[in-house]
Amino acid sequence: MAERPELAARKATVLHAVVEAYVATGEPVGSETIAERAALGVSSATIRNEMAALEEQGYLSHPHTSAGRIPTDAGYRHYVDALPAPTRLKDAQRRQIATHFADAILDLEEVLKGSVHLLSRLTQYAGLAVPPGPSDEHLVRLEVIDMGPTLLVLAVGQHGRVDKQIIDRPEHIDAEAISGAELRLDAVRGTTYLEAQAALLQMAAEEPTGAHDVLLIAADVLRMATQGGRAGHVVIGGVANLTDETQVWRRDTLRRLFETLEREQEMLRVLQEVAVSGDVSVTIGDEHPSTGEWGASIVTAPFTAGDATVGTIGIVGPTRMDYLSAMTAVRAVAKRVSDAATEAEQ
Amino acid sequence: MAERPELAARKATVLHAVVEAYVATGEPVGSETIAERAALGVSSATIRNEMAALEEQGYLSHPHTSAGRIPTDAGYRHYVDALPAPTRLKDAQRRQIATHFADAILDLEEVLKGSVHLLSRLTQYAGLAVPPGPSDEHLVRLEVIDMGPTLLVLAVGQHGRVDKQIIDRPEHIDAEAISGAELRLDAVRGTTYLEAQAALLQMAAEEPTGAHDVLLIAADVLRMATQGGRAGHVVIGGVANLTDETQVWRRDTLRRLFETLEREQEMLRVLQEVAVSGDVSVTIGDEHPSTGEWGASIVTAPFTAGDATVGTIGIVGPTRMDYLSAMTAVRAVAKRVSDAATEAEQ
DNA sequence: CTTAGCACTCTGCGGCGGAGAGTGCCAGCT
DNA sequence: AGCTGGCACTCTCCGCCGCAGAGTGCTAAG
Repeated sequence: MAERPELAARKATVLHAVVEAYVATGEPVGSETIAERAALGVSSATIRNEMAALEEQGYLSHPHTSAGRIPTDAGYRHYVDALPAPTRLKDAQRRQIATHFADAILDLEEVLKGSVHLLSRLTQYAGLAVPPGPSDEHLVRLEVIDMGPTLLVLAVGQHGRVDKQIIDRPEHIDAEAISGAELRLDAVRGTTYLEAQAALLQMAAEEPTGAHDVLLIAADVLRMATQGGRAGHVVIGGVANLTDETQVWRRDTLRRLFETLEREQEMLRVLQEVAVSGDVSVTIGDEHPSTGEWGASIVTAPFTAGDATVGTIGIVGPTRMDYLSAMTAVRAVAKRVSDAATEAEQ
Repeated sequence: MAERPELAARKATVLHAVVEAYVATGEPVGSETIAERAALGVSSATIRNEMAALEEQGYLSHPHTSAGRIPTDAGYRHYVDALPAPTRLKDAQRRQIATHFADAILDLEEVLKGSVHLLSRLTQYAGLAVPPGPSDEHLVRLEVIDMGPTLLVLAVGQHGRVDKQIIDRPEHIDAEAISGAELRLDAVRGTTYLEAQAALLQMAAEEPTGAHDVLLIAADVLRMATQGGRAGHVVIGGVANLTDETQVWRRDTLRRLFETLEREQEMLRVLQEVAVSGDVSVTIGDEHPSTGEWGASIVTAPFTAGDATVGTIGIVGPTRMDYLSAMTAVRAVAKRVSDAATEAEQ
């Protein structure tokens, strides 16, 4: 009881052996197995005692009296925290990643799509990524295009991000008003989405002609892009892998997972909540309401452009996951994606 | 044997009753059930004879000797072909559709996303749509934007379609060359992607300066947009529904279906192959290699803008599908989408 | 503190038997 | 000729039983 935070060395060894064996086989694991596997030089009876204690402390559980042990979410957590930091990738994986990033693709969105699929192939789970938001991207173009009864507002960011919106053209806005606003729209090039938005509102105030409304419309599109419902989206790939994993998922939890995967805004929120900045982060089952509901775990890593963290990439899989190789793969791919994003930055 | 094409009236009634009962319950259906259900005024023994004949002719099958009958794919086909043409929607559905289309959305892509989800909710299967390709869309904007070490080529179609591509900037193209090409790029506005492509090549030939290469690059982007690997994509929604349908899917076929759903190009091909122009079309199981492999059926309908068919919308579900309501829903939604597309056309 | 030993508990599996559903066929009726 | 009631037959499904096997928890001894 007193040893909650720190686990006696041997207990930890036993716990980790249980996690590894269970992840590998999917079967509850017994004391005998551990006695052989982890060369501790003690008998299975001793292991049994340790296991009972570990169960007492909430790291292991028992499907029924005479079955082996299964790690709890807390057990996985302890295992993950104790994992040696960076591990080498398997050569085959290393090669796959290298090949995948062999020829530079310049559109970050494309890079992420590809990377998400790569991750899903490497890990056999489903890949996820959150692309950079527009908030601190610089505008390279901002236009209002006259399409007859409608207007198309087009904003292009420095990384090739394109936000567009079609709106009904208000009666009083004529071709003249649009071309009148053109200069003003050009003036905000090179500033960020947020700065541009402020600048446009400012200009609109000083400009009481027809161009006034055009500027307001453009500002509104920028606002929608940076915070509105369509602000962010999530790139997802390899969900087919989730239907496999023989028997691991219960049908109903799987369904809930799929439902959420389709709701981008919700998914985005979840990913923001589970990601800690810095290195790879792991969220296991009950540690977050959503992953708890799915019986799943999420492994993510931030990726950077220059020094700034601009997005997140990772995977979702069952709590019974090969965390070590998942973390290694995610870390490696995040690194490569960072390189790509940094390069695109110039 | 001689009556292959035309089925005696009573046989058809029996077949259809079997299909409906099986779709409703998911259980193999026996002669007794049909005798009660379809008020034919004959005994179950007679039904049994008919059923044996229908099995002989390949419309029904038998899980094992003493079980009821299950329709074969051919059985479903006969049922579908005999379906009375347009049926009224349930009021609840009618209302859902009306609400959904209540406020006009001007971006066709958004309309399709929403419609696909609507369809998946209405039918409990997964929704699909193929948006209009660019081939005969008119350009409203074509630009080459200087982004330092890279160039961004941007093509905007009349329906708000945006094609973009980022490429490395060849050494010899300088700011002057780009601004020099600007006029030429503006000249193709209003023509279709294909026409513009031809015009650009033409102009490039007559223009041996630096602008020459810029025009070629722009033409190439249009080519990629109209036929390249990224040409089309498929909008998908409600796949969570496919994990439900208790027990209907076998785990391995479901996996294959999911895998294909992720490969847009393949999905696109399948949809092109199963869709016949005109009204709603239904492809059942073995009628197409892909649906056969999935044990699935696809129901689609084309949607139009003005008089031209511009895209396809529909659903995928298990062969044991409520075809009548699926067809009705798809037809109704396709109609509304056509209205939206036509309106966007002006 | 460790360990050997042992009783105990639970699952998983194969075999068994009966109930139930549904068929196929036959003989008789209209 | 076609329909029907009757009936034997065939399978599946389900619960039951008993057994083998795995694994535990406890105890007593080193």
